[in-house]
Amino acid sequence: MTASVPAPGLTSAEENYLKAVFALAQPRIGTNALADRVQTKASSATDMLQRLAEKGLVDYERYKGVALTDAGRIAAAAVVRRHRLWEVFLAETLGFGWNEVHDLAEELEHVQSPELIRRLDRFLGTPTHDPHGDPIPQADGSWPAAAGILLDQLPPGTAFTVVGAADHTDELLNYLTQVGAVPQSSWTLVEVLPFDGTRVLQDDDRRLHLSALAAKNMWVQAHPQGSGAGAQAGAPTEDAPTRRDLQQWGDETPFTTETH
Amino acid sequence: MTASVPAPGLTSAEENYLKAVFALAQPRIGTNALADRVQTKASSATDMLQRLAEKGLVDYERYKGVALTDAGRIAAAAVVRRHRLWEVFLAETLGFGWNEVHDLAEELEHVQSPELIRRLDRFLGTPTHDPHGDPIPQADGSWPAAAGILLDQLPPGTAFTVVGAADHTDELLNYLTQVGAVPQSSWTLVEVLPFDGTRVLQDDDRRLHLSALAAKNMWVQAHPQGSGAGAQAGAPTEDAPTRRDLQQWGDETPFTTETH
DNA sequence: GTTTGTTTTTAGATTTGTCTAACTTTTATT
DNA sequence: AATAAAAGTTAGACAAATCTAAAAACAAAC
Repeated sequence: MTASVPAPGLTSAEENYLKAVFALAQPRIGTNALADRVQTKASSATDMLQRLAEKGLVDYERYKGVALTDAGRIAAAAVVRRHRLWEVFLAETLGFGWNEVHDLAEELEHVQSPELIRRLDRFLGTPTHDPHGDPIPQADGSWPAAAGILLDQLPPGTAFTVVGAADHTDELLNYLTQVGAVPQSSWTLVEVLPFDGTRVLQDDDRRLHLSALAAKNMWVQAHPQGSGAGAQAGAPTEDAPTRRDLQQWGDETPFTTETH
Repeated sequence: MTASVPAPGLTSAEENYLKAVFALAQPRIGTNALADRVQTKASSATDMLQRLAEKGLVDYERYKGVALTDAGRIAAAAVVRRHRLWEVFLAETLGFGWNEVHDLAEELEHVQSPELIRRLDRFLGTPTHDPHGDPIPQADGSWPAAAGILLDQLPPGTAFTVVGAADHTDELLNYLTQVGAVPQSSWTLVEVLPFDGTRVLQDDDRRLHLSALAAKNMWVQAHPQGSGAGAQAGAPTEDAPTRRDLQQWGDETPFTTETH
């Protein structure tokens, strides 16, 4: 029987390990993979896992890897919630780019105060997804569905809004930022080149070629108007759905495993 | 010759000690007083002082107490700046009371990112004082003058706005919050009772008695209109000066030494 | 089913920040 | 000035989190 205590005082390090286990365990994760994720050595991970096991947050067995307990899953989700709310704050309130928010949120997430998070959430309008399109665990413990579909799966001729990226590496985010394919920006998928699957996008005044790999890692939200008829150079889409209004695509899209 | 390096990586503990020395040293402070302030024991303070001395941030001499070096003063001011900006954020943006912001800011202030502070400052409108009326060191290193004068020194019949408190204890802040004498609230000083110096304040619809001691610890900003003629139950002072607009009282007011 | 190789764990050391207990220096008192 | 009290320092220990190096367990190949 696992103690269902919500784990009162977790250190920053403990929270980081917990988050990493949460992100990678499906259902179990090895010591080395975990150590890699939190940027330490396997020996350090072993130590920490034993401590987390004593606190009832992970189910750890020597040489067999670890999984989260129910209590651990709850604690980890709380950390992810704090992290992603701060990311929204940094991007929307302070104007940081989606490629800049992660590291800062990594520090802010460890500030301990449920009331602070409650108020931050309310101030931000109870967002459901962070700037990368990842779902934000809600105060009641529920998880919003995916923010959209992958550009990959969008039929040509469709207008859409960028709502996130499935890959969080600097390489992709910096690239997309540079070419202007950032969250909230609207485009039309003009065509998919048969040769290598390159996506040709059209903005008001710009045309953009994206590789199939990039397209496979971009969360987009198709615009509601009737399927076909791709408007080549449409007017500014003032009435485009904002990132936070829409989240009804869940089923056919893979659930994000990245847990920054 | 002191190394003028801006001290790259300071730990949270180091920053806290530095802030404490900054707050209390005039010009020197003893080990015990410092230990009290940072909630540790004298032996811990001694250890830390020796480390800060090695980094060139304090001028420490065995058995003689410590003072800040120039480099230490700069580093401490940066911490105070971060702390007070976060306090403004917590109060103005998230709606926390002035009696709740200190402890949270204490955690947030250690997040390391000059860019974050730059953007936060801009978002808040480059405030000059925190919710307690304490001056916020500016990006250029300058210190705004005091936010107002002490209620103590206000002539009877004057209308004013509360802009802070010189004493930051929970006892005073909670009391003032309970009776509604909070930052931004406007009152008229009706009279000073000759017996014990009690201040009688008048709001739109409330009359309030404050002790001489409380009055001595409240920063207020007199309203501009001609000196005498105290309006007993004036209309809501929509055009009252906001806390952040005014800071031209400097000379005759004691400089705040509290450095939360 | 040994042997090789990878993964994981243990053992021992290090750093930061703290503590208690004992000792030293300074200050104040008579 | 001698002595008592206060203030400050050192020594030794501890907890958290990490590391390196060496040993143990597991997996897989021949």
